[in-house]
Amino acid sequence: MVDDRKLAVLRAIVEDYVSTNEPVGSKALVERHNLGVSPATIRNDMAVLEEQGYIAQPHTSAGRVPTDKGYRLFVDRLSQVKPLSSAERKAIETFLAGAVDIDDVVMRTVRLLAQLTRQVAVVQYPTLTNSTVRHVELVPLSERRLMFVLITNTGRVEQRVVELHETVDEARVAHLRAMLNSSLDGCGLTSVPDKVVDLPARLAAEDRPLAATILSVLLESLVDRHDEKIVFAGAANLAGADFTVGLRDVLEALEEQVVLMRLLGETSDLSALTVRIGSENPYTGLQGTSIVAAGYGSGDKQLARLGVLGPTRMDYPVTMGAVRAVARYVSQILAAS
Amino acid sequence: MVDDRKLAVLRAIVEDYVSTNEPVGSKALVERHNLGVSPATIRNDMAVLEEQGYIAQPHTSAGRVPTDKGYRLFVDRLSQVKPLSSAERKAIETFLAGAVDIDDVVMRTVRLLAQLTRQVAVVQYPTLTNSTVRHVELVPLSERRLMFVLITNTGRVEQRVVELHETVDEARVAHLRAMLNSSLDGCGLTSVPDKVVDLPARLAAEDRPLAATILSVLLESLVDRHDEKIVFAGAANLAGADFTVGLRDVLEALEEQVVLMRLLGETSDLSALTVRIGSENPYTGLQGTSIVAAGYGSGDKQLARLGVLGPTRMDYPVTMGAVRAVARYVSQILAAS
DNA sequence: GTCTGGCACTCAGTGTTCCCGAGTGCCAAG
DNA sequence: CTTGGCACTCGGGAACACTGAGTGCCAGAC
Repeated sequence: MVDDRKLAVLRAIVEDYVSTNEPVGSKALVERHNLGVSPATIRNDMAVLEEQGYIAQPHTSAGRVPTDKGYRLFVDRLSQVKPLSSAERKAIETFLAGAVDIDDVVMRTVRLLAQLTRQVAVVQYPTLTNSTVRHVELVPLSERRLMFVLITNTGRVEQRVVELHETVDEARVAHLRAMLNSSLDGCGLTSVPDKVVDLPARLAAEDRPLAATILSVLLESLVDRHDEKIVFAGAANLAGADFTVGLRDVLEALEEQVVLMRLLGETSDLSALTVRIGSENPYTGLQGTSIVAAGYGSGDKQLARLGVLGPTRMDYPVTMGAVRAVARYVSQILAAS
Repeated sequence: MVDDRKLAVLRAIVEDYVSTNEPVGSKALVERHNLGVSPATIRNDMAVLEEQGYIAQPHTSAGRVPTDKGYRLFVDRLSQVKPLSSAERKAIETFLAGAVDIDDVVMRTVRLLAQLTRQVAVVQYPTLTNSTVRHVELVPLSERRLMFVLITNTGRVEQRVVELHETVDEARVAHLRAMLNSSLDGCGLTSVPDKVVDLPARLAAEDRPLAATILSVLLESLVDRHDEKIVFAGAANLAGADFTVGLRDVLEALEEQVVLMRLLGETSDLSALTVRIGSENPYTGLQGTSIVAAGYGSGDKQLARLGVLGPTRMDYPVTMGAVRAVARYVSQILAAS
């Protein structure tokens, strides 16, 4: 039914279409790839492939174009992830190694990925969920205002200003700081609420309102940040590509954190590459675009995801190689810091 | 030479062209605005305006279009900044007031401005230059690694991981922290280098290498951040507008921090609106776009700038009104926090 | 049964021509 | 200085024909 040659034809169509951006006809196919058969034979194969929904023609008397289903088969069975050249690997490594803090890591990563793939790169900040508390700091700003800073083991810093209902002095702040740190140090962020719940009870009565105020801000900040931060770069790379769907929709989607979140999707397996092709992705308005994403993390825990977004007509092997490589290097960097 | 009617004609041309996006002819002008004269008279005026370089025709037998010089005259002498409606003001105020930290303020501001003007908004983070040190924190991460956190009075937090050549214990860190805070508290960031230069000398000999390492990172972080951070939003608004220059160039410029910096420009006067029209702006590749920018700051100090970027053919009075209003509200928010 | 060459057919894209109308510049009269 | 009249220009759309890449189908060869 779907014999080897037909698969070869599909592969050839995908490759040619990706590189030329024009519907590919039977004659051009036999010329560019040495398939050893005549155009007429190819035409028969194409007719079958079309009937099965792997390819389509924009109009009669035009060449064939892969459908989403065709790309899917290509990605799943006909292509191999293309590793980067050693020069590229080297470049990635040195570029990422220069990062000074977590913001810098994310910024560099997203730019790197955009440049490498010549597409739009999307990187999610390392989630707080799997992080642990490294340190809690309370800084008096004025008599009635404190800045509360939470530092995690992934190098992320959360800060909030706390408005107080009473005045505080340095001694009380120091006491509270010590209490907080001793109960929270090394504790996973998800278990922070449990840990602090009985904290006011362990304090002198006059300190309890103060502690309660601070804790409520602390808890609130943990909930707030559940909408993980996401950044993108390389929007300029969209300008060249012509989408079937409007460019505007794509740009709008990129500025919606929530949409980006869902696009990157989720996988339990850290090293797995997720590919969403055209209509497979959950967001209408992004038909005609594909997403290649991977998780990254330090050690065995997945911290977050990153990926690229581009036209369905993209070079999947190369893109997948780049995404996988960058994900790995970011994981390394984060594990080391 | 340039009498009142000619100016009225120029104003009418700008207004009509902005709203219709089509070259405006003499007949259409007298119909839409009641100028009290005939088309032929207008034609004469137009000929003069064209000769003086305020308007141009795309081709013979087409209507007139304002030139950059024409827009400039319009902005300088023919238009008044249009204040926002009170509903809009109210919306801005409540939206910005909900911000929880400095990142949030900037993020909300840029989105707000993009939505308000339906153009690309650009916001620079409050500069560190005019800030003062509120607190310095040293957090031991491991035996040989410290996290160094600098908190400014504008609510910004700089963080760096410091790799040490020796092991440290909490007591030494506490000592150093106290020293740093006592010498730097309240001190302007620009004068930090002067303040810390003699600090090692005031320490016990065995603490000097440690202090030197930390100080070098501190100083480095101050220099690094001289490239102020800039964010933008509303790129989707570019999709509709058709630029004379490629969309790609605009998007590329937006992703270049340095270019954005220069676009926002500088003014000593905090409340002044800067308008750069088309070819006036320093960056080739952004012909056909205009920038409306304003400074913002808390109190009398200018902290940074914000603005919008759009096609030269934009509604200047409205855009200027929105930029000015947002700048003022952000200033208020920052002054209060 | 599979492949191949041949052939008629389709149709997007391109180039040509033609025409229309908005808009202009100029001029002579008010 | 303003106005109506008039001839002129030229971009843009409609109509049209042509070309060529590509297809489907069929009969014959292997």
